[in-house]
Amino acid sequence: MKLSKMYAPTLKEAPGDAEVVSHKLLTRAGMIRKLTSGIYSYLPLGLKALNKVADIIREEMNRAGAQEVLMPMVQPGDLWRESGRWEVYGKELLRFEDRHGRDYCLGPTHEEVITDLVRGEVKSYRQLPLNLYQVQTKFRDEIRPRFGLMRGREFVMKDGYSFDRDEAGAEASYRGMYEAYQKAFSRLGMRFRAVEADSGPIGGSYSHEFMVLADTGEDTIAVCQGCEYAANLEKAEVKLAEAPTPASCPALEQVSTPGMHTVEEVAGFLKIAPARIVKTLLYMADGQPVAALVRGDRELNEVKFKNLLGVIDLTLATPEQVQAISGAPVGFAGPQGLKVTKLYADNELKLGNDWAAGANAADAHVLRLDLTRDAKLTGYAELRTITQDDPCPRCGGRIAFTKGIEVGHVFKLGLKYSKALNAKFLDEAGKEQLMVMGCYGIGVSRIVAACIEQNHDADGIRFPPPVAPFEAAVLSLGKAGDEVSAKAEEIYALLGRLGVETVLDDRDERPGVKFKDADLCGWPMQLTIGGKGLAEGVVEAKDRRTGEKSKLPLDGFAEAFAAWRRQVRAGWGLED
RNA sequence: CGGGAUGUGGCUCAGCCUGGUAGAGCGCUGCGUUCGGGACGCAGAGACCGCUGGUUCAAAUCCAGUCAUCCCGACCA
Repeated sequence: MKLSKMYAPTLKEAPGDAEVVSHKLLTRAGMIRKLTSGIYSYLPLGLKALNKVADIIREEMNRAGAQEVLMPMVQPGDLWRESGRWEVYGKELLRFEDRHGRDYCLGPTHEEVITDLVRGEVKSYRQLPLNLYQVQTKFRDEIRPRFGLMRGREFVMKDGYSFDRDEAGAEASYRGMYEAYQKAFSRLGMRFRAVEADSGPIGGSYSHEFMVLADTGEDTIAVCQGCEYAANLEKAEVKLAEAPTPASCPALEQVSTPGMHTVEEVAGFLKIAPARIVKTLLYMADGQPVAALVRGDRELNEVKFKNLLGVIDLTLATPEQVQAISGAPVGFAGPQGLKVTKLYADNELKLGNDWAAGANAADAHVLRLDLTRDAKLTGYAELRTITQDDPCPRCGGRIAFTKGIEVGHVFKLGLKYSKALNAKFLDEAGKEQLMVMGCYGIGVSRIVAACIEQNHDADGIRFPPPVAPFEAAVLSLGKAGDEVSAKAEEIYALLGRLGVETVLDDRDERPGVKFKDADLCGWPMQLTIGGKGLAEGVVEAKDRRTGEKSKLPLDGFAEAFAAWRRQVRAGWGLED
């Protein structure tokens, strides 16, 4: 492709509303333009990068035995009512009516549609297993879209679904997808990590997220330094320390703590460690008041709590609700005599006694709290979030936190949708069985952004060769019609014959502009054709990743280029 | 939904406080000189100053409303 004919308007300055580096660079490089909040157009170069990512994913999906389909973006509300998600999904589901007043929504995901598609046709165990996927535009009306392509409302996703006759089959499908994902992300040249993740109250036994490691990631992952364990913070298990059962303590004692709301304030006022305080968190779980207790220096893990309760909606109680539940303003709740339907304490609280806590009265706390004696616990459970001081739950080694961008998620759905939508088949015995489902997503457009978050410098993008819109760029420093530009055309044509996707910068621009744009757009291999080099009988080659420059002889150029290309790709950890 | 900020040629922004001819840089067009890391000169084109209403002799500027965009939060008692 010749740059002179390409619609790829580059910008010297990033638009004022772009914050993150991938958004700025994609815009500056003329790859995307924002239409409105969280919604972007892809220009030729951006679309090319997007398609490269999608094609690699397709190849790995097909190789793993999945088949590509394409489902509608507009979905009928009735189907969502059937699965029960019309009521549950919330405002992220963009709903509207057609001219007849019938309900529709823009698909944020396709479990309903795929299950509907399969249930009508698959009636026998002979037709299973089945694995279908699509690459399609999703719409989720995000509460706050941000970070350009990283969290858009409209985005391109690869979503796949497997149908198996039993749990063992589902397990095999899951593993197949897990491996396909590993391959795809490796081939894309990204640094990533598969981590254990929360599958939600509805999911099956477990799930994994694929995280691209980058400081700008929205997720935090806990990674063991000693073993293979890695998990999303919201999922990471906490290893309980060994300790003798604590002795009981003297009776409760109320103390005045005027205006002391937070753990820090109370700890400071009473001159005790925050770890000696029991923090009482009041929530509304599907409309019912519940409470969770964690140590004052710990964080409640809402995801764990929600899963434990098995509810759909869990929100922190409002000040009014806090007053009603505890009989005191916010900041003075304690576990004694709360008006809640469930009262859970974090496992760690088993290890101590003689706690301080709110007194359920304004401006007062209690001392000498014994949870077994003074509170009616529903039970103990793991409720807190892991910290970097906790040991690895597997091997006891050191845990470190890293930031990651979630680009893929595989999880077992089990029977949830097959049950709700009645997707059944007959087994060998002629007995009706529910299909066991799995679901597998990859954020295709997010990968493009994540890739840039991970690979950039002050000059612009450093695309891994498999993601780059063009693997190589030929920068012609000549003028139209002269010897230099003729040579550039020649090299460009040669690279085409070698099967290297190449862009030729034949624009009537000064060299500086071409160098700057080449770096900005992130062409992994840059070949400069200029008078200087030609006089020496060489083409100057630059590896965008390292910035390293080398000279490839015009004599035997094809071989020299091939060797250099292998070297560049090896630097990215890529084979072939 | 709460808090904060911003809307002025295609882009980045100044002007607004203190009302009176709409500015700069980049980009764009033409001509000339340049030509290996975002060149220079000259001449140009391009603006319902987000929208609606109000105050005023007069509004980009003051007031009210509204829309849009961005940031923080929407959880730790």
